[in-house]
Amino acid sequence: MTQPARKPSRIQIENRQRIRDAALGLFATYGFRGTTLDQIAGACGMHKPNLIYYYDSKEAIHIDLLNTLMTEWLSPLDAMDPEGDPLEEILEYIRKKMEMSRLYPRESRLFANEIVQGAPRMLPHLERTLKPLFDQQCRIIDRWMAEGKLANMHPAHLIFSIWAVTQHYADFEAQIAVLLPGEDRFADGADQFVETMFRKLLTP
Amino acid sequence: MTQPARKPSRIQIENRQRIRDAALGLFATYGFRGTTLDQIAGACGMHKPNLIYYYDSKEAIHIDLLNTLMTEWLSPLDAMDPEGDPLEEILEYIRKKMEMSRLYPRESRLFANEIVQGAPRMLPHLERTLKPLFDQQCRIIDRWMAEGKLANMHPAHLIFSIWAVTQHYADFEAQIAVLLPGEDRFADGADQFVETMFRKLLTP
DNA sequence: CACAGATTTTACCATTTGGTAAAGTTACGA
DNA sequence: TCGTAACTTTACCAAATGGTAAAATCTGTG
Repeated sequence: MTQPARKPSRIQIENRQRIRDAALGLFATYGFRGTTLDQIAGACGMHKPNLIYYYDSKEAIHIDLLNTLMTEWLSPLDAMDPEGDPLEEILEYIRKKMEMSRLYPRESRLFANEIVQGAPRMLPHLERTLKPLFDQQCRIIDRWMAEGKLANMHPAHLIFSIWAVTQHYADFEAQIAVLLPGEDRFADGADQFVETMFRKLLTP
Repeated sequence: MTQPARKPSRIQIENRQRIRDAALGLFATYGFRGTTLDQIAGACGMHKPNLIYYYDSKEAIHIDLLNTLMTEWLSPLDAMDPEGDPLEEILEYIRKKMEMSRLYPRESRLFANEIVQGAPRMLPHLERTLKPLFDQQCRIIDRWMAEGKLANMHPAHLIFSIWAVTQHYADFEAQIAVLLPGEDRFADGADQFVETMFRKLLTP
């Protein structure tokens, strides 16, 4: 796809990483069309043609970021253990999602941008990778509910609500900063609120 | 700001509306920078200079949309009655928010785009208009909780969770369409799930 | 060290884009 | 119905943008 395709050199590995890091923040904030190659180049201290040396095009950078994101983003969902304690498994998943919003808000916003815009580059990925995993987790949750270990509800909407609430802290950070000024949005009350909320919801 | 400033003619009112309607869908999907004047012109069957005849610039269209949005968006929050039944007041607010996600997904995504990108054009608006209203509603909810009429929790995070869950159905529609294909996301289970969720959460 | 390949820089280029100038057309009140 | 102001269209333009060509420089290995 990009360049020689042989074993990447040390410099290649470093510079591709620098490019991705700079592009992540910019794409997350300004979107794909709203970000220019010059901006990315400036943010990582390179010249524009140098970016094209490492990535065939602006779109190639974006796609690389989305691909990386997709696997990282899904891993906590994958980690839910059907044999574990239902309530704890789901709460642990929620904690991981909150941690991701805290540690990786750029990734969250990159994803949000892509989905809000109709997922033009990610739809196939969502269908091939996310959908099967999602269905599988829904079945697990359904079984837990049938066994009376969780309150009864539509598992898909439960997952949506978890995503919505946890990602909101990263995606709408600008709004939250205005409404809860000064406070640390996470250390303060968010984690505790979210945990309490879903514990109460899920307890039969 | 824009044009003669006298009483707008019939044609002005109609054409400005056509422009706003076209621009709303495009800005919501592609973001401000990702939308071109030619696209807007094409979408409303006008020529590019004609847009500039009605709006001084692309940014003026965007700002007009955000201003309109801001007041419409906040009105349901404003409608919460301190003297009403607490649980019913909040649930009614949630129902209105769900209805807005169903009827006005473009507006929801326009707002989401703006906030995800750090609210560059809306920050003052958020501080002057949203913040006071938000604080006021938080105090009302706080009082309800102190009176034992609602379960105790952080009112700000409660409101965030309401926004997150309800707007998610509009903002992440592309993802939901993949995960719940065929079904009508709203008529089906969403409204009922959300209502049940918050009823359980809020009941003392 | 030498040198071949990898990397970086400078100078460009074609297209797109927001916006303007000005001529042409239409609507509407006197 | 006539004239003027409102509106629309055509032809442009300068800047920004994604990307290329090729010269210059650096790096690692024999």
